[in-house]
Amino acid sequence: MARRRERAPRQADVARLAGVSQSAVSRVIASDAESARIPEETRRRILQAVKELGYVPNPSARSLRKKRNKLLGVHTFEPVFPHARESFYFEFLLGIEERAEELGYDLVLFTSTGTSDGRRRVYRDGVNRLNLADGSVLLGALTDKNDLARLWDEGYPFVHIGRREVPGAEIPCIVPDYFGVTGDIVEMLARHGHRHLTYLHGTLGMEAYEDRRRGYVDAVRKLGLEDRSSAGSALSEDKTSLLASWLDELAAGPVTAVVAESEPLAEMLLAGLDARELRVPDDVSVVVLEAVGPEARQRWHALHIPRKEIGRMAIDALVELVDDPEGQGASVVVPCSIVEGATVAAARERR
Amino acid sequence: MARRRERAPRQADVARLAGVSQSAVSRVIASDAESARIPEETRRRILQAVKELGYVPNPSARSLRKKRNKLLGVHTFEPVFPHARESFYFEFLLGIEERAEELGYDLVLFTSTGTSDGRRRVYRDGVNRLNLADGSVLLGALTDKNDLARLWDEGYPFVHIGRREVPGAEIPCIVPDYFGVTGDIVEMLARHGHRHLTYLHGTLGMEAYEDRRRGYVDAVRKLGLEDRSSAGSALSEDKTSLLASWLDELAAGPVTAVVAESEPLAEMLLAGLDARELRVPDDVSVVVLEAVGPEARQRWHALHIPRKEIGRMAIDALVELVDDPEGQGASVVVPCSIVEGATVAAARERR
DNA sequence: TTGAAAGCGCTACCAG
DNA sequence: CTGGTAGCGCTTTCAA
Repeated sequence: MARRRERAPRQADVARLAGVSQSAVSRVIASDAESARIPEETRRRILQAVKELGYVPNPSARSLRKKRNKLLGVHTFEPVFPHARESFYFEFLLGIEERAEELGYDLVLFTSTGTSDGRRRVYRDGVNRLNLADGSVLLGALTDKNDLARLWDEGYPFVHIGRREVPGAEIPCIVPDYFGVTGDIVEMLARHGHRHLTYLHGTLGMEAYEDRRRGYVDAVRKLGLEDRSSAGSALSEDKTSLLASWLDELAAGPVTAVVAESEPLAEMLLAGLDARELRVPDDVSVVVLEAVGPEARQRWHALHIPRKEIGRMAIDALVELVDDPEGQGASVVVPCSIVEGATVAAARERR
Repeated sequence: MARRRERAPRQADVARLAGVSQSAVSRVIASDAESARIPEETRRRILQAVKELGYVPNPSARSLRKKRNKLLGVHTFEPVFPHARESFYFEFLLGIEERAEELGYDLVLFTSTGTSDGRRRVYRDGVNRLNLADGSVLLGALTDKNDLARLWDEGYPFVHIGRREVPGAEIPCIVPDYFGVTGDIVEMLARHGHRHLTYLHGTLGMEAYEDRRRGYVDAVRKLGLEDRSSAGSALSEDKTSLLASWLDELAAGPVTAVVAESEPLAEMLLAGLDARELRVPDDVSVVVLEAVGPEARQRWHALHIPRKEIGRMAIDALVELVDDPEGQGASVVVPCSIVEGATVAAARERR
């Protein structure tokens, strides 16, 4: 029976066995193929010794020297790792993993950074674990902007999925073209004859919400439509339903199409309309901006974010950043599309 | 606007700024809390400098010294990473990730090792990437036993999910108690009055299959039942259906219950029985040993593997191995259960 | 209590 | 073409 080795062999051991210097070993091991001008004979002797000893390079030592790991990090600001298959983020990860594999990188899931408060910080006891990887992809709704600023300040290569503005820093982001596609949605609605629209939102604040809102407002104006959105939120206090007043106004008014920020909101809308004997899409058309589950695909007219593709692009952008010492790392905007569901129909006069 | 730093600060920089020696810095930074006997004053000065410079320790250097990374690897022998949500392996990963996070470890997904032939090897050009992590969890049906042997031989800490026998090595495995639960299944069938059973399998060979098969055979014998399994495979040449001869024999014979190795096999069985006007479970009861999707839960009587729990246990076992220098790392057997579906009923005489 | 110094295993530079 | 050598940034004796 084989005996387990007590200590991993080092280049020095190989060198001794092969009767060459350690640096010769290094050159044979590390240099790309034939580029190292080493006589075939020496080369063979070294390789032979390597095999005999079962030598494998020590990655830590290597990266200490070369400052490269072939390791890319993934950090989510919420504790939603593979966890939630239904998660908004899952598909991004698929793309990330796929592309990383294609490019020969391994992935580090930074999961250790979880804190008790349900958020994840990059810095823990002042230690930035991310440094372990050559660069990282960050994502999550609860992005900590201080972390982002600090990371950027350190010159650590990273990209963020989703737009994040941090004063004094230029965060390279991979961002869905919310502005554009929301405009497309409004236009599509206009083509269906809708002239009076309203925008149903939860809490505004994040950049993504802003982009969508701007796209909506902009298109409505450009197309000469009428926006009947109310100023405040339509959500009830407990956030489980929509305000009766809001729904009543919708039921009474001229609005024939609603652009809903999220699926839950749209769901509440449906319930509210139902109670008022209004049907979707016959009486009111609905488009959802953030639908997640696969079963949502058939149901709602919705904004489709090419998540997997975005994950892939994040890796591409990151690798570029990692490879290019001086690169600035511009943000990239990714086009989105509209998926057809069963919630948009031609506008019809209501009484 | 903040300027990005060109070079990350090192302990030497901190030391200079604080007016102390580098080793003092190291002691303050690395030593667990108060254990380093350092005057409060000095300590504060150092911490102050750390903050000012935004110093963060370099993980590679650290692990080169300490030979510890707080990094655990995951290596799948097939290219099925988060990829397949429906994958048999997905749930294991959930548990692995969860437990690793709890223990403060980060995870490395070894995705870079993919080869063109669709298999993943641990060693690529003789380099063992796994060394990057303190230890690794391996899984996958296509386990390469040479890799396993070599890894074990090197003394690299790892555990394998699923039993794997390698001559000359004692691979620490986390294994579902297939033997036991298959016995339970047979017993359950017996309680329902079934006396004549058959075992429907694909290609035998892997350890898991053996265990299940043994559990079945053993229980059948113990309970005095009759096993009508045929010697060869019941699969047709193209593997998309069952052999007509096999099905005819089943339809004719006294067998009232089938233990099917996998869901696809059970599916084919259903089709074949249907064509012969036999109903499940009225005429024939069916239990599936390897059902994956969540929708399978309601449908089949099946063997349930607590995958997530196994993932967690794998991490526990691995960490133990990593922590204990001399540990042997025994295998652990995890109990499985039977989930009730709609495919088992009391045995009924057929004509 | 603190600092000097010796490496961890590797790569890369510079002589020969 | 090859070997010696100087570190990468950190931890850890060992003396002072």
